[in-house]
Amino acid sequence: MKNEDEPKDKRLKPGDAQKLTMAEVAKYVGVSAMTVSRAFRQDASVSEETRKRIMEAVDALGYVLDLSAGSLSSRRSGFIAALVPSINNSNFSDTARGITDALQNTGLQLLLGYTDYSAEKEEELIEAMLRRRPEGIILTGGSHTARARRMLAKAGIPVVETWELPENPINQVVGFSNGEAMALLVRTLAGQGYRKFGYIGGTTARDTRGSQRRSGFQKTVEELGLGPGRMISFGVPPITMEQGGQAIVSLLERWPDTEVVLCVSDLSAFGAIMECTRRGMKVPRDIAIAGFGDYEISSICHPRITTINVDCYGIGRQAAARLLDALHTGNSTGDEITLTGYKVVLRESTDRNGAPSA
Amino acid sequence: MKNEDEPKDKRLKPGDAQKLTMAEVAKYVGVSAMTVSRAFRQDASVSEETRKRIMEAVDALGYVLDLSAGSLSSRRSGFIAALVPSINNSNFSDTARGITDALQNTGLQLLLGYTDYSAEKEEELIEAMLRRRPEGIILTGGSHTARARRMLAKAGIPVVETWELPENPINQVVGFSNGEAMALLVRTLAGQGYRKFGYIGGTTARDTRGSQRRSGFQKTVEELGLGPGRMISFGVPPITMEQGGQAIVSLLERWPDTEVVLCVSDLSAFGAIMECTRRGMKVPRDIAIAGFGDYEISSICHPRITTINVDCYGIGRQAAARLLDALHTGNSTGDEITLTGYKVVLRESTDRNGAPSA
DNA sequence: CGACAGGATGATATCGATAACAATTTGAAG
DNA sequence: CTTCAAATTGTTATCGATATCATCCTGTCG
Repeated sequence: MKNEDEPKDKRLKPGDAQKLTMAEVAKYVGVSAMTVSRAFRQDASVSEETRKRIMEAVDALGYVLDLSAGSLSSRRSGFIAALVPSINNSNFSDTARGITDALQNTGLQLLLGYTDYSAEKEEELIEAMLRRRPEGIILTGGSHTARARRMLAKAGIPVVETWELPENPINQVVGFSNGEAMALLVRTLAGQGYRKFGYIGGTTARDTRGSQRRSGFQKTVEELGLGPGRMISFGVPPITMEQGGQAIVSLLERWPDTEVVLCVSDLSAFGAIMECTRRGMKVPRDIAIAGFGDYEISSICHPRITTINVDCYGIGRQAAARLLDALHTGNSTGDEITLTGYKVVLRESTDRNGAPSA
Repeated sequence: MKNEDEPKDKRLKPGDAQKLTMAEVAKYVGVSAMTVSRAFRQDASVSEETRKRIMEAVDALGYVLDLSAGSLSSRRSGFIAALVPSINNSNFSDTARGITDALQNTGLQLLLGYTDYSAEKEEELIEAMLRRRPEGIILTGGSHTARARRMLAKAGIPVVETWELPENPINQVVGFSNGEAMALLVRTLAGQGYRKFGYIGGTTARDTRGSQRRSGFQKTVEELGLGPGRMISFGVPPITMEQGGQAIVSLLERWPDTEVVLCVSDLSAFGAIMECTRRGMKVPRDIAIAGFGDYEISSICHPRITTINVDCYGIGRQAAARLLDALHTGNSTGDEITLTGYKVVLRESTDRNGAPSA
């Protein structure tokens, strides 16, 4: 018989912690292990009285269920994986929170990874995740390596791509067109009379959403007959606040008469605005600046930043909801596309009447 | 005997995806399952030639290792758990990144959870995590429910508490004294001649680090003979940028002659500064404002914000390093305290000479 | 030439729960 | 008093990998 007390030896080997098993709880209560197992789930048929006795024993002994054993047997790992480009970006962490909230009371847990905007890192993470047999997986964007696609196809679990509308969706999609959203912003500002448009974004195509916004900008500026846009590329995505400040300096050196500058995100827009302020330029009097993403900062800072509001949290909730649907109906081949909303939020940083609150 | 082919039926049940097992790979190659298992690990003794054949087969068949089975057998789950108050706060996501980076090439994965600054939610998460048998756990702060403490003690895995110096450490600690750090900031500013100190923080004690900063402020202001501090409590932690703006309004209504205001975090300091700017007050000419945490925004915005720089990333790296040490030596009872650095960063928002860059 | 060390591989039991089915009990209806 | 359905509980096999020990093979050295 094992001794119930802590061993004298305080040394700890990875394996020997928490030796308590379900069978020992069962013996303690005087039932079978199967009954203990049932007591842990609400659906199972165990008499209230037995369950109470078991739960008291669990408490007394300090037993903690071992899901890794259970998931092997039930073939249900009990979690879903989500990969986001950066954990340090409140847009994506809002999405993560949406997923977590949608998973409440489903018995599913979120396993989060971040790819640093790299498809190679994404591939590695997908493999690492699949080794733990998630019941579904949520990805950001539609750009994946060939091997990643193969692994996902083989895994046979529902996949949801988010935050954009991929050309070749793997499975389900919850997102919006970044190009269209940026185009809408261009059209709105053009409608206010702006003519000379500049754009600030990162240097590479790693950030596919950034690239889509950029081409949405360029295409629309040309469609409206406003000549080729004045584009500055600066820094490796994700472009920081500081890089936004440096980029606007380059842009204004090259095209001093620019009237309005659109930025790939609010963060770079904020950096740009602060740099202008620091150099004695007034926004929007001397130059108008807009962002993308409607981060908290944009409604707080001075001047407040015109931007595209994206339903980040909703993307997370809906992605998780689609996944739960697929798991519930057992249908993983429904290649549905769920469009999420976005809207232009006009604020002080592009106001035609100069600083309105001053 | 099982049928090797995919079923005709495209419907997907949780269990029947990815039917491929190690044994099937083994049969395909003409070796035993054990040899395949060895091929997946670098230490094991398998001839290079056999390993190569196995890996080719793995590629060809699209086999993905199943860690949940392996961890049951080896009694090593292969991950460590970390709980942070909020995923949406760049200080904590820097810590998470530090942990992830330190875990590179250790074969350990990070399982992240967030507690929303609630000890009850933390307790739930700890239980959820322990059910997956993490090899170690990293917590934020030293405030836990009694049951959480019991579960952790019973689990017999190394625990690292971070971001503060708990009075009753469970095991290891990696952090700093939030009270001392705030005290240092008060003393520094008092040394510059400031006399009438205000403070902005959240309303409840949920955020223990916030409470420690608050009492560090109060104690130091009194020690310096600067009378009781002017304290405004506003909003439930984590206090937002917007609440920072509202709080400064209350504070100035009540104590219009306040010279300098310290905020529980840079985010509320930023909100306060923007609100002042919007109301036509100049920072620091009319009032000086400082924050805590040295968020990216504080070195970018105008005026730049005086703050305490905390080694968030280093906290994560060191916490993970301590955990790896403990796992390696097998000693979980080393109740060591690792102090991490912090420093005052003086910037424009508290400059005695008014706006220096203008 | 025999013996033995050491590398490579295989066979079997096992990790700790759950699925599937069997057995038992209880209670209501006939 | 039987009978049968429903509720409750137990038994056994199993999930897919790995620990452990056994076996086989090769080459070297006295």
